[in-house]
Amino acid sequence: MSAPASPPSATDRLRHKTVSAAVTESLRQRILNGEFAPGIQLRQDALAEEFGISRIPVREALLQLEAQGLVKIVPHRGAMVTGLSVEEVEDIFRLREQLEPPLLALSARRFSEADYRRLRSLTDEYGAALEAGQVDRWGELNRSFHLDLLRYADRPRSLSIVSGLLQDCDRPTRLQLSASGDTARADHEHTQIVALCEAGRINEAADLLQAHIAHAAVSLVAIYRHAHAG
Amino acid sequence: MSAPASPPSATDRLRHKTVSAAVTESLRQRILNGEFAPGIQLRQDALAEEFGISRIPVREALLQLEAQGLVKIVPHRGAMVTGLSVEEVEDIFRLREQLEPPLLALSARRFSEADYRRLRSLTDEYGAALEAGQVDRWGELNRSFHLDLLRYADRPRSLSIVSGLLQDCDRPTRLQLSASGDTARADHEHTQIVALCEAGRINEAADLLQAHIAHAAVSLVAIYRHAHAG
DNA sequence: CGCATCGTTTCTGGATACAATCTACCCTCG
DNA sequence: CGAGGGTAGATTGTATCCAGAAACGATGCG
Repeated sequence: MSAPASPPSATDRLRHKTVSAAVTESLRQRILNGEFAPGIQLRQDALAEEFGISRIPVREALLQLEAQGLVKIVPHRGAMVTGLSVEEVEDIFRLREQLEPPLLALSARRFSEADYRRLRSLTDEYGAALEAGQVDRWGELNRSFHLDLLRYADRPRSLSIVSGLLQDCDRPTRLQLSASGDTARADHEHTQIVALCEAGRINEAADLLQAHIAHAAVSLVAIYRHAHAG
Repeated sequence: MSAPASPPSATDRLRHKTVSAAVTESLRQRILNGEFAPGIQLRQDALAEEFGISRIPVREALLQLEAQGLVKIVPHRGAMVTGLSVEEVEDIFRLREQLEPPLLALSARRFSEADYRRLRSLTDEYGAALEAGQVDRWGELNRSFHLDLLRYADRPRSLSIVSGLLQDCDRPTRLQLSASGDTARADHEHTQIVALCEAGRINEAADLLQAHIAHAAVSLVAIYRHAHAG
């Protein structure tokens, strides 16, 4: 009866049937892209007019974004785009380090050949997006890759949490991608992780995944701290 | 029609800041209390009429509840109260076992005397609520206790996640409380954890916390599985 | 007798209109 | 000249109304 909690992006794409969902997705992208910077106030009327719709779907979209932690709504005062403090970013990466490797160990042994094909195709796209400088594609691809790695762990709640963590990594990481060139390593590590799984060296793959997240963390926190200092 | 006239807590709590928030809270309580069982459909019109308000605040409340995982909204079909599968419950408790003890280790050394007083008062209330059979008070108290234990861990995202896990434990655990008598142990363990922290034996406290969660898990999963079989 | 199709009904999604609340500016008073 | 209060404008919250999708039932056809 109760379906395993699938990551929000999966279900959202299927139901672009309502205006609400479409607005939610659009606003989400624009916040992640940095078009709406943290601290900015989102006014319902302006957004409604821009989309050519009424305020009702806008309000519902803002509510969903608040649930995802992207905006903060205070009654009678409107919605403000939230930002992540350095402490929150560090916490998010620590959680990923703690949660993802054990889940990979559970999931890896159940990969089929088709799964490996998909993972390799994701790393390929990933590399291509990097070269092309498509920063917005990157977040989506990285999230898909990591979630696909954990797909068969059979821990619905854990996956839902990791999915949320990955989404929140997206914004700060795009900052990193624009500023730093430390992304070739990430791409290489992704490829290596898949290879280790396919070779049956699952523990090594899990260890590398942890190191991979740790690498991203130190590199990103440094840049993030720098950006927040200025 | 099928709506049993008016439960006492229907319209009386409507003097929050916004009607939306009041309805959200009211519905949340009624779902956690089991008044709205998993699987049943919540119709906007009926709820709006029962509260004596329009459908708009009801819709927004349902959206927030969906974000909290308490209902599932399918476009053009309405909102259904969700239930937790046995797998999800097991996953939730495993996550708590994994997350809470390290956070306690971080938090415990920063407890002040006032914090210990508050924790002891919570365990006292906890025991009193158990004796009085106040199943609904229990969830709130248990959640407060566990979150207070972790309060100074300085991991904002981790705490937010644990808070969500504790809320989702609430419903299944109320089931356990009604069925089982294995709650005196929980109360004793709470007291012990506080005592160990106060004695500076923080690692032991963290270990006991993990065991405490594990105990609750096995006891609850057994009952939950039994209930779902019938 | 079974099945497909069409109409009716019911419910949700969205638009428009109105009320309540907050913010900012200005005026008055000390 | 500064502080406090009040009013006007802007913005959000809620109600009412309309449109469109899904569920149900009836009816006609194979």
